[in-house]
Amino acid sequence: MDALDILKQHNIKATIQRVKVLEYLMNCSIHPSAEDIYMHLKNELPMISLSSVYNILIEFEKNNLVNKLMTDNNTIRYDYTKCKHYHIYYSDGKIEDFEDKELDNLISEYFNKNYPNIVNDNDINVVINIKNKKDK
Amino acid sequence: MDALDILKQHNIKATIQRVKVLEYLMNCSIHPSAEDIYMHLKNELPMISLSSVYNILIEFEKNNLVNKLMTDNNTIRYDYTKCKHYHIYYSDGKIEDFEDKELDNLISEYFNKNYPNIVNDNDINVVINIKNKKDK
DNA sequence: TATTAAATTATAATCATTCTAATATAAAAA
DNA sequence: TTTTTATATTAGAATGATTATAATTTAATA
Repeated sequence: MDALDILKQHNIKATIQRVKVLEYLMNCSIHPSAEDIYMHLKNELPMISLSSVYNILIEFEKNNLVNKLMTDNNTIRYDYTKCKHYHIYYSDGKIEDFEDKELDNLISEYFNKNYPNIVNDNDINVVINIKNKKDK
Repeated sequence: MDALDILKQHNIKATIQRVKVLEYLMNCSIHPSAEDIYMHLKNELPMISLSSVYNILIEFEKNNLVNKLMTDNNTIRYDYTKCKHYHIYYSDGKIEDFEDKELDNLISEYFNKNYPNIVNDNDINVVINIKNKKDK
């Protein structure tokens, strides 16, 4: 499904800015910051403003189209919400998707058995932090 | 071991500010922000400055005495590094420790089996997010 | 007690994010 | 198609957490 359809499906008014932001989020893999998105889109959409990018991301988050990823250096990164996945955070700032159905199941089963009714699957996240060689 | 000994053991000059910050981190369970720590200590240590709290926390982090916890509302919370544990983040801002040796082992074994030499145990974190009833 | 390197402090600066109010626009109505 | 209207975008100001600066103070050693 393309960006335009996704917006319609969520009853989000389809402005060119929103379509472009969503397309970028769907197609890039860098887990961009608001600034990253702004810089990338300025080429093809020179009128876009940083405020709009922020506004759009807030709207997308309300609709569960994106997930905020909090980072050590106080900038928020955005993750397009596709199927269940985790993240690897590298000390140099890179963020990678990490998908592992077997791990999902292992953890789901463990929590269902040991903490039933307290948490559900989507509440639980696995975060992997890796130090790049050069960083201390 | 008390705060003073811990500082000495890490070769960190034992100032009254550092001792008090460390004691508070060791004894409170709220996972305070820098501001929280500053507000709490002002009573018994009126001369302390917010800058010092920040400086001290940076120093503690370098020495692995504390862990930064990144939150949704862009404030950093601090966690005293005791034995391996995870965190439950509530939507109202509360952060709770979550300790479960069986879960540690389950995850360790899984990663050692499936991703040997790529990640080690301390790289892996489990994050639990829970929405309080009142929050949307 | 004197020395000195390091820590603390008040304040200024930074920077990501949010707010504001004016303008523009998508989508529904006429 | 044109008009209408609620909503979105925009530029710029404001906010707020954190970091940097430079002067002063202090812990620990000699």
